[in-house]
Amino acid sequence: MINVLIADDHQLFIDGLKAMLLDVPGIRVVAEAGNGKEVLQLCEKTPVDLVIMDVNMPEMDGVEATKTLSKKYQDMKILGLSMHLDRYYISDMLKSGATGYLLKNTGKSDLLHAIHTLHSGESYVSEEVNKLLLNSFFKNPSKYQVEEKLSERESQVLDCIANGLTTLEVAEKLFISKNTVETHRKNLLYKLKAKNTAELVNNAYKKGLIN
Amino acid sequence: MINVLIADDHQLFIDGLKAMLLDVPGIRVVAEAGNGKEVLQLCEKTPVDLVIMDVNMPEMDGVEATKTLSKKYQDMKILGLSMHLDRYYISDMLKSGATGYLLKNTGKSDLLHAIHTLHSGESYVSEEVNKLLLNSFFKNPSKYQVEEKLSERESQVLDCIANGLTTLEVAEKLFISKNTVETHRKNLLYKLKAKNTAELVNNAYKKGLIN
DNA sequence: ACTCCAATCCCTGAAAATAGTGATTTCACA
DNA sequence: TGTGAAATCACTATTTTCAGGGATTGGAGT
Repeated sequence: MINVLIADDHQLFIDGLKAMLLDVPGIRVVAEAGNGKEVLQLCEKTPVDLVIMDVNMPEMDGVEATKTLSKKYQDMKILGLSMHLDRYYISDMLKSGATGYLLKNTGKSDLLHAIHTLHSGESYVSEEVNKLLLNSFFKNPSKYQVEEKLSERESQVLDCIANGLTTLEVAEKLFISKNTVETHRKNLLYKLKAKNTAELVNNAYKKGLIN
Repeated sequence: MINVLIADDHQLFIDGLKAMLLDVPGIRVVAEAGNGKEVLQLCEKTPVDLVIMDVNMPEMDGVEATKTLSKKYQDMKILGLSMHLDRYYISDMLKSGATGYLLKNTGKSDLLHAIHTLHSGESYVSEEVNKLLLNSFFKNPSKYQVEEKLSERESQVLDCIANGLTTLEVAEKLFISKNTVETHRKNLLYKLKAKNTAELVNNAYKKGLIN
């Protein structure tokens, strides 16, 4: 029997998965969480074999939760889940300890296959994800681990910018110099491969760095 | 027996709902669609009583599909569904002919309640949605119907801007004057209540006007 | 101990965006 | 057939962004 925890910020999605897994022999949904913090709390109380972990969640996202979980519970399997095909999140989840990754546009059979494969100790990613990983690996074996990950400060600045603050306003809000904000801004443009603020926010959304 | 069609661009979500509704007496899922066009096609072949319609879909979104459906099939009930609480989409769906609206963070019981209420001929929106509608109605009874809907041209400009094009580049791409693009830009800022480009793109995402 | 990197700060000039006005044409629809 | 909204174009002045160089500090990891 595989004890499963489902973590997603949309209750209806959880309820759907629960119903779907209810009549699958060998799988039992033992808990559900709406964010990363809840996942950690629930895992302390309940024995969980596998977590179906949405990447984008409020409070604490899937990547953070995965990092903590995989350190604490060596045997626990984590299956990453997201809406869009995004190298950044995918590789981040896998590096954090997830051994599987699916997109939400895959179907039931794929999910079941993933669950069983993960439980047997192997890893599993859906076809598109696999293709993406292979591509980026072969094209760019060195830069593969670098990625365009943002620092804490950069994330804060990005958030301010997306909310309409100008460079000066960001500087005031974060108690730093205007010049510093400009540097962060430049680095953000570089890391997210954007020409200007509009594309920056756009790309940030596509990569799930906002919301 | 209520014949239900589920429209959502995430197969896993559809599969979840299907499983959830499978053991509910009186409800039968007869079809599923990944975008608005598929909904229209399927409705021609299969008799459908109620559509669970995600607002954000590729090809043709939920609003467009709802408009067509509600004209063509007077008796068909449409239940709008989205992730975020957004007045623009909600009122748009309801004006287009949907008689119900739920957020994806509501649970199974709410969904069932909505389906049955809609089928009985009444309308149903979840509590948060109701609150939002009441608020905007009382605060702004006149502007209620106006809303910040974008024109075709404005959407094009918005799209260009989000993709990093400058005003001049947009002008060249759309074969119009720089000044015109500036006007559209100003109107976009006004309609989306944004102070600058960054907030514009941000708000556009929140409202689902992009992607 | 050394190195890398995040975070901080600085300067300049050109390019772009924004605010505040104004106007004309076209086209649907009431 | 008139009205209103969308789409088009125009000008000015100020603010903001962007690209291009720099530099220093402190901390984490090897």
